[in-house]
Amino acid sequence: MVPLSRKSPVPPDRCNLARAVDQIGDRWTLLILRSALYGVRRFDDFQTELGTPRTILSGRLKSLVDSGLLAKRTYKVEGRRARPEYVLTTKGEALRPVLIALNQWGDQWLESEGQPPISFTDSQSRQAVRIAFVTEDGREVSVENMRIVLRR
Amino acid sequence: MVPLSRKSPVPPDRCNLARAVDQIGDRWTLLILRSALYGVRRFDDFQTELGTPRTILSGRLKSLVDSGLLAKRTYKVEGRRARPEYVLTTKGEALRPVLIALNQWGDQWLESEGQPPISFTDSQSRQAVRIAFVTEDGREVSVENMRIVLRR
DNA sequence: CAGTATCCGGTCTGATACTG
DNA sequence: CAGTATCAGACCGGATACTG
Repeated sequence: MVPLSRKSPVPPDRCNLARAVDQIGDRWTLLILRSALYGVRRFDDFQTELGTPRTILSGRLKSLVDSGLLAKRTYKVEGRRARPEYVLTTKGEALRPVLIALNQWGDQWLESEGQPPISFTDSQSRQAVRIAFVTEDGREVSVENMRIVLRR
Repeated sequence: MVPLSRKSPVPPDRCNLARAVDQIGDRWTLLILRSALYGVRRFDDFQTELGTPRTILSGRLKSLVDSGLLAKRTYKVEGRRARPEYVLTTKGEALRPVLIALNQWGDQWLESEGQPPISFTDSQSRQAVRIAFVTEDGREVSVENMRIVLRR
């Protein structure tokens, strides 16, 4: 357990965690990203699946495009009318490990009946996959062995 | 890239990621958890550091206690008046990897001047630590090699 | 310190409807 | 489909103040 402290080692206004929270730490934003990571791309698909009020969804999608997490593109299938779609950028795709980690936390700590409905495996070994911290050369590090390094 | 799909493979109401978002996917809640993971425990310390309106902070702390992420305890130092404090439970502590992962995402994707103010290393090898997916026996799996497994 | 009370203006939620 | 418009009620954010 971290000892009691009066203040965090990094003040929120210079903390990239706090800044990340400012950018995506919002219920609808996170749910939209969840759907996007599962391949949902269109306005009405987000709306139907999440039940987001259309006004709010419109605003959130704009913010996500502004902050570079989604790209708004036009999707054209021959013989059909062009449609807008919202696709994850590299920056948005980079959140996948974060959301998978949160999913695993939910699997473990939110009581639910039966097995979790979804899990991840290695396509080669077919073993279950979990999130972990590793050194540069790929050795696993337990949370207890992690040290905070402050720059200043 | 995940292919276009009309719907997520798991509907939000049965998805542990969506349920986790319902529980902690809120700006203040996430910021409070950030501070808590850094050892902050007292009402006014949260309030000063985050600038949360006192009314809101009060409510959020109650929710966090209700959902089992924080425990409200009484902290007694001899010769001083007893004080309430909010300490992370095991369930709350289990969110540490999630928030570290989000911190690392912020380090990489939120432009900021200079080096990130904080980073993590292995206390043994002193190497930098990053988040990764591993199999049960600790071998790293790339995101491209991960397969979704649906139960039902 | 650790809250609760109150007030105000703004945003969100939810519902419904309209348009290209 | 993909939005925008509108409206009512709830909750939030920010400020200030009061209490044990």
